[in-house]
Amino acid sequence: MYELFFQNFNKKVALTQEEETLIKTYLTPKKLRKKQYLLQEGDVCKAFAFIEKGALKAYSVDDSGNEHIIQFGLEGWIISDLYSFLTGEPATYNIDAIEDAELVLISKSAHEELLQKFPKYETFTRMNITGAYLAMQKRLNSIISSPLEERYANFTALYPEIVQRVPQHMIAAYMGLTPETLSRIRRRISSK
Amino acid sequence: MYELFFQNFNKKVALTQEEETLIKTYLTPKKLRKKQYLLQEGDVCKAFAFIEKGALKAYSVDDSGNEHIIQFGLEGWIISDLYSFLTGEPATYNIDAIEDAELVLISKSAHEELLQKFPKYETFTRMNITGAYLAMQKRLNSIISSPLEERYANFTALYPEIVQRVPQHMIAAYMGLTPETLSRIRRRISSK
DNA sequence: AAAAAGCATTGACAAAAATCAATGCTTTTT
DNA sequence: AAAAAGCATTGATTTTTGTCAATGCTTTTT
Repeated sequence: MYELFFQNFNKKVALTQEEETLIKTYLTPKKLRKKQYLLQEGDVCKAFAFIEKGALKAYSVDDSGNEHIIQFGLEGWIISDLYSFLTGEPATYNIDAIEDAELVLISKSAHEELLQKFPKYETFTRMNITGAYLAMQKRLNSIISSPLEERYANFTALYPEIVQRVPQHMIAAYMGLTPETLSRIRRRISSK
Repeated sequence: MYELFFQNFNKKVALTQEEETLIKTYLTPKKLRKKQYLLQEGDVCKAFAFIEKGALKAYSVDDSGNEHIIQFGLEGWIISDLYSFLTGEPATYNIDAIEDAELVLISKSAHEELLQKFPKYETFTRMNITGAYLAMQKRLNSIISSPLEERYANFTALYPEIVQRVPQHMIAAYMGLTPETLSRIRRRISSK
C-alpha cells in the first residue's frame, strides 16, 4: 500500500524509513468503483488524491448538460479541486472514476500539518504544483496556437495511455470539441 | 527600490528587516523600454522577473508569423519561461515590454540558493506557483467550457487593468482569436 | 439469451470563426 | 507639419465547427 506514492515522493525528495513511517500516519487509502464520485460540484474538496491505480477525471457541467474535462488522472498523478481545497469554497468541479481506482488521500488538516512540520513535504508539494503548472501551460499554449489536427497529434504523442484507456468522447470534452468533430479530425489524420 | 516585491513577499510570508536585507543581495534590478525583449525564443531563460512597474507579455510566434500570448504581466506579477528557467532548455517563448517596465530579476543560481538556505523563500515560491496555477486553470476552463461572448466578459471582469492598458489585438492573441472576431464579439456585447 | 445503453462514425445542414480587403482614425516617427 | 505605422472596425466570402439525426457495433445490464 502507498507504494507508488512513496516511489514518487522519493524521486523528488529522498526520505528515510522513519520519515516514511511518519508520513504514512497522515495518509488515508480509498477505493473507488468506476463511475463513483470522489467529489461533487458544490461540496467542499476536503482532500486531494494521489492515484495509485485507475483513471479519474475532473470536469464541470454546463447549462446544456455537457461535460468539460479540466483534468484526467492516471497512476502517479494527483487530482483535486485545488481551489476548493485551499479556500474551503464549494467545488466547481466534479471528480469521478473512469476506471476502478485506488487512491491515497491527504486531508486539508494533514496537508497543513505536514507543510508546517516537515520541510521535505513542502518541497514535494512545490514540485508537484510546478509540474502541474508546466503541463497545463503546454496544453493551453497548444489550444491558443495550434490547429486542431496538430493539437490532437500532440495530445496522442504526449499521453498515449490516456488515448488507449479513455473513450474518445471524453478526449473531445478535454479538448473543448464535440465528439463528431474529433472523429472527423481523426479521419483526416489517418487518411494521410 | 524593490518596494512592491517585498510588499508581496510579506503578504505571503512575513520577513524581518534582516531577512529582507539578506534577500536583497540576491536581487537584480532591470529596466526595460517598450518593445524591448526580456527573453527571446531560443535563448535560455536565466532569470525570472517580478514586475515592479509596467506591462509585459510572454508569447510564441507560429509559422505564419502570428503571435500567441501565453501570459500578460502587470505590476506585482511574475513573468518568465518557467520551463526553460528550470530545465536550462532553450526558451519556447518570447517576453517583451508592452510598456516601459521596471523589473526585479532572480537568477537561477540565486533562486536555487534561496530555496536551499531559506525556507520562507520556498514557501513564497510555492504560493506564487500555486496562484499562477489556479489563475491558469480558470482561464483554461473558460476556454473549453464557455461561449466566446462569456469568455470575453469574464476576462474584462477579471482583468479590467489589462483591458485598459493593452491593445485589443493582443487580447485577441491571448484568447486565441483573430482581432476581427474579437471586434465583432465586442460589438455584439455592447449592442445589448 | 435478450434488451438496453454506450459509443464512434457519417451525412446534411446551420452557425461560428477565419481570411482577405478596405476604410478611417490615432499615435509615432521623420 | 507631413508621412508612416499601428490599430479597430466593417463587409464579403471561405473554411471550420457545431447541431441534429441515423446507423452499426460493442459492452453492460437484466
